[in-house]
Amino acid sequence: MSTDLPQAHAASVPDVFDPTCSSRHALELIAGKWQMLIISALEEGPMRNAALMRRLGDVSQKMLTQTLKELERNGLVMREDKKTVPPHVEYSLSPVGRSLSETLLVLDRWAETHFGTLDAARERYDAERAK
Amino acid sequence: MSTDLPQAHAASVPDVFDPTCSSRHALELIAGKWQMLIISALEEGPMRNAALMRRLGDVSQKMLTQTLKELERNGLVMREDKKTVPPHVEYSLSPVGRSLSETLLVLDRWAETHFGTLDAARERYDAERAK
DNA sequence: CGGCATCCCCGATGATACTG
DNA sequence: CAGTATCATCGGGGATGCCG
Repeated sequence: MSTDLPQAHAASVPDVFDPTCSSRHALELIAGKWQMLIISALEEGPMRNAALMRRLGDVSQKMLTQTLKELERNGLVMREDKKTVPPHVEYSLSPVGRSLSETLLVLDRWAETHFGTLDAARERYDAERAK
Repeated sequence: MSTDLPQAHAASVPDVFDPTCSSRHALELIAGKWQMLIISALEEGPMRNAALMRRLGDVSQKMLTQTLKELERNGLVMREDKKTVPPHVEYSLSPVGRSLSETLLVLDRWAETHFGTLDAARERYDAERAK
């Protein structure tokens, strides 16, 4: 489905390195501090606001709401308000969101696997500049 | 999946959801606006400062230098100063950096594949709130 | 050419308190 | 419980000029 949007006219091939390409925007959408974690968390199943806060550990209510709203806006996250009293809102991944979460889980595992190497490199780097 | 107990004494298992775990730090290192693009670009081979600027399209000299320095500090990027006149500095991926770039390329491809879906969802979302 | 220093703006992030 | 409002802060990021 080739949308004839007013992109660059030679943008027949999507390229994240093209600043005018929407794919760049898509990448920046998940490039924040909480986006990847939220999506990874929701991969475990639908979650409520409080559950997400607990899962992420140190996210503020404001940032959680704000990021969720932006993810919902771009169709990655679905929000279901059960309209009960007290409120009950459930967040879950959309199909597109799920297609993304698979890759992000790989990223998570990369971080959990290699963080030691990074820590060591950082210490070495800092030590060399301290003297 | 131990979702029933907190990871108090189970700190032996790296978890990006644990704010005190270094893996979280590793994830945040690449969560910026330029990190993923820079690493993806360097996956194509060693590059000089000017070449990177051209490849990324709209990064400022300041942010490029700053991000490269942080990536080098954490051992993802290697910097080779040929110490010639005029200067010639080449950046390349370290082995760990290369292990990361593989996943990031998948992410790039995801963005290039699904950005249309995101654009459509965003338009729909905004239209619904405009009226 | 690569990159550091400086000034400056603004958005991202966050702590706190309040509301339906 | 979920979300908003407010205020304060921090750092991203651009512009410019200087240096080895």
